Amino acid sequence: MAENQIRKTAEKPLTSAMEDYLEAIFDLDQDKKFVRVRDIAKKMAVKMPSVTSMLKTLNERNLVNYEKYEYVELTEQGADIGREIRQRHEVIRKFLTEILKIDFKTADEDACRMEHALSPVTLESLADFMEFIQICPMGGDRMNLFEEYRKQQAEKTEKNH
Amino acid sequence: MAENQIRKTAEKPLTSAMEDYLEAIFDLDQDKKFVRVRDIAKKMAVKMPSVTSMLKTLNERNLVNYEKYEYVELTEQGADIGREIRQRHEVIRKFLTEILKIDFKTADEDACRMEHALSPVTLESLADFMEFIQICPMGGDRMNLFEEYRKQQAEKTEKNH
DNA sequence: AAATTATGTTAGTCATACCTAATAAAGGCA
DNA sequence: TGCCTTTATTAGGTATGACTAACATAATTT
Repeated sequence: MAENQIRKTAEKPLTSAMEDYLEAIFDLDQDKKFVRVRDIAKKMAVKMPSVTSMLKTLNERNLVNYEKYEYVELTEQGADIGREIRQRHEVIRKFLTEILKIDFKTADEDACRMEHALSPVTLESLADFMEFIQICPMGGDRMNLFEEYRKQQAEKTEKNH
Repeated sequence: MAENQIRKTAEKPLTSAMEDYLEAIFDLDQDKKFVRVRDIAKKMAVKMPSVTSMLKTLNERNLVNYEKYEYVELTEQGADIGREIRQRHEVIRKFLTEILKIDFKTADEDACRMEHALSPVTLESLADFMEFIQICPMGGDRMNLFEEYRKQQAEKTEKNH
């Protein structure tokens, strides 16, 4: 069962932009029945021609099935990548909100950039860390201490203003 | 004392590439007496013409003092930014090596990408977190537990291969 | 000082990824 | 059915940041 032959064929690596599009399409695919250019454009905060253009690229790379004026579908390979990026995003955001206490919006935006920056080993370690924390939590006390510490820091920063 | 007027003048934001160059120049400036195109090129793993071209851009933005065939100098503003990026880099790398137990080389590479991805609040929180850990360490036991957990995970991953 | 080597610059390309304006196709409604 | 709106595509342009090849200057050596 050679099931991890999936992403091997010595392809050029994906750009961050390509990964972002695949993630967006993967997300939309779960919410809505059909994925269209309009929706992708909205989600990515770009104009439609940018989407069309990227879809051509992704189509050539067999990551989406795309034909003019038709709904967009991820190929199996494309879905695998979209899902992976999605998971990265979630692990990172969880870390940012739960450990570093960053507000959701900022955490989400940061995660969106960080998901392309972490090497696989780092991502894996972060995922383990988050799992570990869940199983064996830092304990209420401990995190409260960190929160207090943060507040003190914030006050100091105020003064330096 | 209006000392934080420094970066305000409604400038276009810097690109990641610009930040990287400023950081590299800042570093070189500390090691060596003079910073030259050659050194920057080596450090950034690009060819010299790319450096020349970027120096022109940075010069126009008053981040370096640059004249043809002469040594490169950071302006005060440029040095501030270079230093800041450097500090970001170090905080992130420290987190990656000390908390997530990533090897130095990988951590350094990841930090290099992450330093552009974290919002100021996130960076600050991460810095606080690292300081906090130092003052009030997770305790030998705790980190050992995480390390063991990691090993177990690694074994699981092996099997899935 | 002249020749050689090392360093730096210019000119011209390429790839990525965005944009606007103009055009085309699809879908809904009178 | 034909018009009108929405959605999508094409054409063509911009900015960034890399590259190679060719040329220019600076520095070192003989």
